[in-house]
Amino acid sequence: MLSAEQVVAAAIQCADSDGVDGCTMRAVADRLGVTPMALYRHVRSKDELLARIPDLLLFEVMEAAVRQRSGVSALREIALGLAKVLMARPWSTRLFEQPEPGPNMQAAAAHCIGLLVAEGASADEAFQWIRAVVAQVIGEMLTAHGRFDSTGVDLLLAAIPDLMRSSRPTR
Amino acid sequence: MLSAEQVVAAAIQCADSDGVDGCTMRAVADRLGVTPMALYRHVRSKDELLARIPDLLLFEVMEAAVRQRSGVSALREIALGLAKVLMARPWSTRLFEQPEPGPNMQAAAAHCIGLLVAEGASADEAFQWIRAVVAQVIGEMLTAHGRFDSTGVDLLLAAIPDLMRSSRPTR
DNA sequence: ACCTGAACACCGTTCAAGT
DNA sequence: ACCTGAACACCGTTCAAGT
Repeated sequence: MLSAEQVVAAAIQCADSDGVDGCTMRAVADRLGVTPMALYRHVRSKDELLARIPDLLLFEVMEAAVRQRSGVSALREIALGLAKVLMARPWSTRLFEQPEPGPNMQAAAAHCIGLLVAEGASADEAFQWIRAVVAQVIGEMLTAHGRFDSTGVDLLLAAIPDLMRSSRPTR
Repeated sequence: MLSAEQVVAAAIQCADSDGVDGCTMRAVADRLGVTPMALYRHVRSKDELLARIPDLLLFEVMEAAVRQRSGVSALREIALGLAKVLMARPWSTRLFEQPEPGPNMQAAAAHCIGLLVAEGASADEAFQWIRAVVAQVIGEMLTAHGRFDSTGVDLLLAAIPDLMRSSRPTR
């Protein structure tokens, strides 16, 4: 008896051993000892299956992020954790293009935004900063083919405290 | 009588009208009034065909970049030009993951690095900054699904002049 | 409800053959 | 040299059928 999460986990294993192109419905089914058609009971299409992978990979990143007590440190944890995930599985980078927004992504973002807002940022600003940092990491990994140069992330993280100060000039 | 560039251009047209998934060897061949096999005379594989698309799309960006006379303005031109290209053809963003480094990309980068070095940066620094800015734009487009928020690019471009000053403290 | 088997309409690519 | 036609080994997915 299969669950959707088992199917996604099997897809991750397939991609780990044969690349994302080797992650076919038939290969995933084989790994589960099941017929390809059985997958369609738990997943609408191959595209949906692939889109569900990112959130599953972010479980530990989310755990680390919600443990932080300041906005910038949560942001840093998200950036470095995501970079670590993408370095461990470079094939997954492209799947973050159209991820199914899942519980892990949402929890990490919500916690980080909450902290930044408590520190004086607007919700819009906080959202933009997360987006910018995540975009930097993904873009960096995508263009660097698996290596990670933290130049861009460092610049962004260094700039944000200043922006925060200037967005609440008096107190 | 076909040329490789014609094949790449036809592939761009296919992707424009049917998305990158509709850009099959058969569809490209049809558009050129030719058999799928004819394409293999000019292109080693479908992957190579797709990898050649980015450089062709960057022709005008390269023209604008080499016209600049300061490193940061060349960098800005690359960032905004690339963003424009990716907004016009969102399907192409993912192809920048493994681009075939072509003449346009190389000319734009070389000009920009030359300017930054003449202004006092090291070649390594200049290279890292270009990479960071390009990564930001691509990551932003990839995660924003076609819209472009310049927050990250603005932060990076604002930070670079300061870095440049500090890397040559005396004169 | 959950899974299977057979089949359909596609792919990218090879290989021998044409001119 | 350049292109074609037929064929191969795959795909994702549908549909009817089993339990």
